[in-house]
Amino acid sequence: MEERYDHKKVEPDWQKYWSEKNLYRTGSEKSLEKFYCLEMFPYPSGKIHMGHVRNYAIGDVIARYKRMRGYNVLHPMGWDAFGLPAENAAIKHGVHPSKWTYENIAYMKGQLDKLGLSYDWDREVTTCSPEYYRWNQWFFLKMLEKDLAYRKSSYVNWCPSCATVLANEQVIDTKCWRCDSIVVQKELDQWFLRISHYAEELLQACDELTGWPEKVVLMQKNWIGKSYGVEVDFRIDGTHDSIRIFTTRQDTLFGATFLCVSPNHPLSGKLIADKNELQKVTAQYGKADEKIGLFTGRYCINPLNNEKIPVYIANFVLMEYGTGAIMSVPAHDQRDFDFAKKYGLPIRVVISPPDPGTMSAELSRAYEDEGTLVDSGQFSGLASDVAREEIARFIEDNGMGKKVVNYKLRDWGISRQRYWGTPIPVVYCDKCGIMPVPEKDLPVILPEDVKFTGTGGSPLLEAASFVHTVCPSCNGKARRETDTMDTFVDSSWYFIAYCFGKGKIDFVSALKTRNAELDSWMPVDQYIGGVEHAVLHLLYSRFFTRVLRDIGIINTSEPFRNLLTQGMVIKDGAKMSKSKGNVVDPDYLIDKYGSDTSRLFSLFAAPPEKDLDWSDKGVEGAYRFLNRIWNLVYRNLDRLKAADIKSFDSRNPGNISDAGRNLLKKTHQTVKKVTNDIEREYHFNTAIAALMELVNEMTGFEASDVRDWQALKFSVENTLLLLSPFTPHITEELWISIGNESSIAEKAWPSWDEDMTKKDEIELVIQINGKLRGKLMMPAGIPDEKVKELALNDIKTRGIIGRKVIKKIIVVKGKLINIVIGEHK
RNA sequence: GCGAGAGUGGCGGAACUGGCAGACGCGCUGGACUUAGGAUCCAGUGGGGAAACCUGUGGGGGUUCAAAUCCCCCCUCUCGCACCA
Repeated sequence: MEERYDHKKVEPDWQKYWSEKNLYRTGSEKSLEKFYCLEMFPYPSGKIHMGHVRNYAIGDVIARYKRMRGYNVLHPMGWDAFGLPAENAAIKHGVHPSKWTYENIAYMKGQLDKLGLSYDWDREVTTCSPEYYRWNQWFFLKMLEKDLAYRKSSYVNWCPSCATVLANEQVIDTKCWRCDSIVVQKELDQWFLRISHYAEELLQACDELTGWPEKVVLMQKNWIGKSYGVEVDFRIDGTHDSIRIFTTRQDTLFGATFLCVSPNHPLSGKLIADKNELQKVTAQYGKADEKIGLFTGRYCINPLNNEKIPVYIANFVLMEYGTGAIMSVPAHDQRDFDFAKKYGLPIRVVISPPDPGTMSAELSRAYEDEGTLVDSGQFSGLASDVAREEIARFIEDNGMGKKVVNYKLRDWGISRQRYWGTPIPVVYCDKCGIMPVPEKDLPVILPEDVKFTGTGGSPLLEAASFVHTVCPSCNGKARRETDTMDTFVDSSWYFIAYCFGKGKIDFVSALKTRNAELDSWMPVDQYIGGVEHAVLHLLYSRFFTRVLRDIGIINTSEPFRNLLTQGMVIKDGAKMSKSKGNVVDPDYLIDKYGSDTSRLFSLFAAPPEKDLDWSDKGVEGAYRFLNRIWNLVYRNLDRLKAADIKSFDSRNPGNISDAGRNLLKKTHQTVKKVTNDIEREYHFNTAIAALMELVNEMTGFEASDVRDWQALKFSVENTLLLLSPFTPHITEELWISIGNESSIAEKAWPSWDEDMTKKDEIELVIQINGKLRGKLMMPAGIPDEKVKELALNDIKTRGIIGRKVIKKIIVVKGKLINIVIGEHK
């Protein structure tokens, strides 16, 4: 009799149907408002994990919802296909990175299709294909032209035993991942992108990222790390040289009792004669655990008070930030305080706290807050913030230094001494020097025929036909750059690549004649991905978008209008991971319960931005729910099919049973709630809960006449429509089962009637002195006076009030009445 | 250390601008149907109490007719940054 819900039958059929009909191909209707929905593309590691399922389920609901709301939706997917694991696989298992990557892509694409995700595969990008990475190279050339790419010396992780450079993730506990040798730092010439050029703009624009989580915006701001201060020259006593320091606390200048210089500072070699001693400090450079200093025997003159203070070389002073030298004010900086204690240096208080009682004669720690200046010459008595201004001006006026703004943001080093990445399009000519590869010679193809040994550096170094080339300028012998680009370059513009029509990424012509597609699709309206990309990927993408804007390709500055950072998938109290052994395999889940159930559970168990606690029992609950709907429809299939609601007006159903009318109202209420929950922060969990309530209501509903059956059909249809973005397969199936035409994905999102969402009768809460004392049913919209009368006449209320005096009565419309009573009369 | 966020039943989580705490789901208890049930359906389910009622949103104080929600203090956990001068 009844047909049972069999996801294995339903899901593949509909996936085939969607694919054959090309249902999710991006439309070209210019009249519709656009919506660009994007999930962070995956690295093709082999198989998708539950984090992917969650991420893509969220994105798919949004994309499907927006389509039903009448938007022209762009919902693409691709592969972040360059990267280290492919190379590691080559070293360990002898499989070529290309083969490994493309096989993984094929498998994972199959998995995504099995999830029923509504992607426009026509626009798929794969970053390891020459058609894609040629644009990395092209952008690089453009940035060279604009002086946004440059070369400088920098340090890399080096394994002396394998004689190769290691990525940070290949350094395990300061040791090489392959041979356990201690990793050392080695200096190499590398390519950098000048993201610092955009530091100020990237910071300012943070305030416009209103559709981003505040947390992420804050992380970006902190990463850029702007600070205002001054640079001041301290003359080295007995010489004409001076050391320039940077400080943000010029109000404490009179409290400086020594000066610290970075071991990497150009002057440090001059300041200290003993190279061995200097080497000791240099070896500890940047080590957070221990602060060590070395007295140089030299003194500097504080220009503000002409005081002689000792100069130290200190391992904690970073050469990369500020000027590589600092003044030390132990009384007002904890780190300087600790250093002074360690080396027996004087501590001089120059800032007095607002409440001086908090400051004892013998300082136990530095006072770092604001206060009033003391012992600071003509500036004594000023508040710190005022003094900062005054002293900065004094320094500038007297040629002692200048006001400066500093950023923590460093330029982006993109050189990687690896094979599986985009070749950097540069050649080195003995005669002409560094020569960019001419645009017409792009792409510089990554050679396939190379050997992977894991030792002796990048395989590209051994690829003779790749390395040996001719200089584009003098035609003489030249050597190719063998470094490849950081894979973050690939992902910094892929969202723009999707905007080109099918298979036609072409920035050259987009530069010649503005490509309307790009400008019409950008920015991404909704971006969804893990919070682990809160800084790097998102910042690089913001940077690239601006570079492309300035080159003249797009008119967008901010790539992502709204950002949703979904939480992790947790099981047994920890993030799912192979090493913890707590992973749930999506293949298994889809096989056992189907993709609808998998999607439904991951959307129901927690709001998207929170961590999701995995529960096998919870999955079964989701599965049960789908079965309940299925059974509800099939149990009543003939009557539902027979019910004709073409001309049925749910707002005015005519002569209908109370139960039928209530079901219609509940349906309207649910349409409203689900719509609002999706619109408001994508709270899918409560939206699904509302649908469960409606299904429970329908299950308990007993239709007794034609109108009731119409009401039930109306309710079922709306449930299916509302549920279709979450569980697209089962809703398609049931939609046609009750006599409709496919596809439900192409139907309009239902609307509600406000009057139908209002209750006829309300349950009024009676509080006495703020405590719940009873409830009364009364018609909605009843006047306050009448509410008071009914409440006061309520037998129970009267009993409680008794002979006590009524002090006050508060009525909250449609909700409650609070009667405040006092003592006996 | 700095910055951000969160503490609600046995569990995941609800509660829009202060207005019935615990929606929905899981689990649990009882029942029905069954040869059987780990299927399905029905009922119950914060704690205490036979009940009236009392009590309850990390702890303590406050504002208010009314507080999970607002204010102050404290505790715990999670996540980011971590020598940035």
